[in-house]
Amino acid sequence: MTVLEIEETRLRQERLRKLAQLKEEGINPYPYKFERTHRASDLQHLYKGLANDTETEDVVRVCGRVMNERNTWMFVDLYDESGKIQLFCHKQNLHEPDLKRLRLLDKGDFIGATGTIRRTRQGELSVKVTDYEVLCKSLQPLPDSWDGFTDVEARYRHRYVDMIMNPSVRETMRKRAQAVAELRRFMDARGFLEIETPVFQTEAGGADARPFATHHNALSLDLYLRIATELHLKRLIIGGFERVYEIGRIFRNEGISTRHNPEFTMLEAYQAYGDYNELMDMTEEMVLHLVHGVTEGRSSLTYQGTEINFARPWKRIPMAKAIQDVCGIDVDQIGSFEEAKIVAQKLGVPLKGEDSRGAVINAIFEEKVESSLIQPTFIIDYPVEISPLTKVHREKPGYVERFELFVYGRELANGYSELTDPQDQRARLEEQARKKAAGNEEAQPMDLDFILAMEYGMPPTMGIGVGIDRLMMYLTDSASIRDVIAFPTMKPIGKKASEELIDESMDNLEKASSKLKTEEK
RNA sequence: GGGUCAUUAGCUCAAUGGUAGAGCAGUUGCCUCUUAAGCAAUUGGUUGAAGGUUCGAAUCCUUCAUGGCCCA
Repeated sequence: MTVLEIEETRLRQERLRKLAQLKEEGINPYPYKFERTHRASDLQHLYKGLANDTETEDVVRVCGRVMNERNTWMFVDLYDESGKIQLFCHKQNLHEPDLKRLRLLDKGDFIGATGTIRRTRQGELSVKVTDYEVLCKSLQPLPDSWDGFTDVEARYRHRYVDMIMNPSVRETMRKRAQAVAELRRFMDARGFLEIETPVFQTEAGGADARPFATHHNALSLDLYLRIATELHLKRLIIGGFERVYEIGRIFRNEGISTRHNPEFTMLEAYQAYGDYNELMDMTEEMVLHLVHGVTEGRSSLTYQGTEINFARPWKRIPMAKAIQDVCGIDVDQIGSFEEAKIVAQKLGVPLKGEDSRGAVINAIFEEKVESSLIQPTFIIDYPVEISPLTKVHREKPGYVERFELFVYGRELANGYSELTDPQDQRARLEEQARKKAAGNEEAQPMDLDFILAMEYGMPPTMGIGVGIDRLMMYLTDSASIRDVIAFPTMKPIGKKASEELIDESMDNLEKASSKLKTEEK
């Protein structure tokens, strides 16, 4: 159903009728505030020891959303963020108009109630209501609470309903917020400074990905949304900060899957005077710290039924060795791009536009090895061709000092001994620009100001990017990245574009107002 | 991008070419009692959209839309 169709439903009309009735009785169904004395969980905790079928003189004021009602509003399940408290609305305790007015309430309404504390004969802690007020009249029926709200599409489209009906959704978002806060504390405690860098960029660099395009009207300027924060955070290192990071939204113009959302959150961190070996240590500490946070101090957690152990240290395997272990092939014997393609073909690895020897070797790795890396594993030392911002390996020619962290067969983080030689950097980006010109849409653009910045001098630096959404998937045992994003990207429904829907809505308004004018005459 | 499955009442689901149904929700009445849960009666549908086949389509065919899952 479109938004406009939903507005027409019978159940909504019924609620509108009740709303009008409330107004007629002089009640404001959308008042300004309510002074509460306790949250639901406060009361549950406070009166834990109160025996069944006993009551106190304590007067409390509670408020929240009505989620259920029994025996024609005699018993009401009221939920606030902390949990549930039952309201007991007995006719002996309510004034006649208030009693009657209970019938104007619906599940989903917000109400505030005043009364005394009683634990019922059946053992349910309740507020024996003497007085209540409507805090918000809800116009939409909530899904059936027994069968639940399970349609996946509807849940993502109307996430607010999902949150109302499925407490686990709120729990996941709460865990995410706490873990991100904890991550910031971790970084801050190590002397990192969080500095926000631009989302709008004239060239989107720092990663192999296609950007979103937008336009600045006043400047008459085409802009891209960032695909990484790397090039600006490095400028901060050049500028004299020794430890910087940013946890920010990244935009990549690619497909949607259980592991990809077009906008997602990434931590990037850069530390001067460190290399990728030190960075792996820090990464282990960081992730383990967050795992401890969600497991009450344990080092392992269960993800989708698989036990994953984050206890340090994690395996560190060179990419070439990882491929040799699985395929029995020594990629160091591959001398050229052409040879690499033949090896890939023999192994049955499908190629999709790989344009260098290193890219093909990486494709072999991704196809043959990646999915087997369930326990946290660093794959180290990547081909130079696919790592244009990384220092060449101090011992192994053709490789760079780079690692990727894999967990449950998926890439979780990417770390480097960052390239600091401006002439090498210029040559590498020129090579990228050639690939871009040859049609590789994910190749990185030349950023002359970045080269210029590097010519002023950049200390040895280690740098990492961590996919925060993917990390949260592990920490909350979520199967889809959409489960850890409050409002995941969705295609609009139906043939009608949103502009047409707005037009239609305006038409209806005009019809309604002209009808009103006619009636006035 | 490809494969595959799905889309029926507010929600969760039936109905295998022959009158579109159930439970819950809603409404009305009675009831002052409870933990899915009082009793009784009752309303509610352009079967995702558009075509086609057929005497007859929720059901078969085509196209489209949106989504799930798998693959890329």
